[in-house]
Amino acid sequence: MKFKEAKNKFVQTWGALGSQWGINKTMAQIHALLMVSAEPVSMEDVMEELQISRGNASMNLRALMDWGIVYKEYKTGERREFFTAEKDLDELAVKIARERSKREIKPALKVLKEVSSITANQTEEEKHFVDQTTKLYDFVLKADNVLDKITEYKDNWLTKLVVKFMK
Amino acid sequence: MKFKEAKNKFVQTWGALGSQWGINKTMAQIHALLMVSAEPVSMEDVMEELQISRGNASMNLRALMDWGIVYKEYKTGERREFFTAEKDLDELAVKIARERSKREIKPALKVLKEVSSITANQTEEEKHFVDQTTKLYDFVLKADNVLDKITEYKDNWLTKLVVKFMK
DNA sequence: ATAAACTTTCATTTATTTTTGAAAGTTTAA
DNA sequence: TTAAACTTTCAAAAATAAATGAAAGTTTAT
Repeated sequence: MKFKEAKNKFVQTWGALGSQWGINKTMAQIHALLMVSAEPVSMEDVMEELQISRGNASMNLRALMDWGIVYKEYKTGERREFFTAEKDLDELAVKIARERSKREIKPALKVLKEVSSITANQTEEEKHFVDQTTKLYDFVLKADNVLDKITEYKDNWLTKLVVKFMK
Repeated sequence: MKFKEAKNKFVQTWGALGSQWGINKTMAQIHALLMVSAEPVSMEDVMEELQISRGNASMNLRALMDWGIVYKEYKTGERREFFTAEKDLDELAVKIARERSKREIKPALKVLKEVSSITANQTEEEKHFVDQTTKLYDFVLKADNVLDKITEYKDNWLTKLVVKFMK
């Protein structure tokens, strides 16, 4: 396989993966492109390589920066902006985990707490509802706490997890 | 909050969450509904409660069964089919993790292996590509293995993880 | 101040995903 | 068998999400 072909395949695959994870295809593709680029990339280059419009590039780069996994860079003497992706994978995973916890898990926990707190009257139906949502709340809370703890390690958290867990 | 309201809120929230995870809204809503139902639920009831068409209900129930997190049940003397969700949360999480590993991680690993195996010629660009995709392959492989190990525990894997990790 | 170089915004268009509903298929009982 | 009770399928319609591109906005150099 030639380099260009490999690069394209990687970008496409990463993009397809993104859309199964609630991230839009272009956003994931841009991220893939930046991750395998040795040098910072301009918006013009992103548009060119992925064949997308200026607006699309701009909006998705912004979204990636909001996630904290893509950075703007300025080159001295250059007017335009360049972009690089977080390339450290431990760091990348930690940022994604934290962001998703904040955006999705925390709000879900709030709702679970609310709905599991209704006073169940005598019906089996209501008792089961309260029981099940309470279990769900406990489970998700525990999982979120584990995630917190794991990501606190930052460097090499995955390796540390392997070591701890395989014992 | 009244029971009906709480139930509805739960179903809606779970549905919204689903769509951020690449699962369609209705599928997640059906799952939510079944999870908090004490008794097996007929397709008619699913249609009625979620206000969806017969075709939609049928297709999404099928998809949930393909994931192995919803089961068909037959009541003696009843012609129609009833459905229940996996209610054990450890088991549910394990099934989801395994299915996603199979559907998403494994194929991605295959591609990563492929693209990281090109012979990089002298350019910095190509060397960086091979280096980065190799790191990615190693990382994802390690993560997938940890997931495997964790889900082997099945019962109480989360609790066991907490215990192991907090030490 | 002015203009060139560049980025962002957002109404509109385009593409993708989901839903519908009626026809076809299946199972069971008589 | 036949027909009633139920489920599945799938082409078409509807809903949703993403992309475009031109105008508006911003920054920098002169």
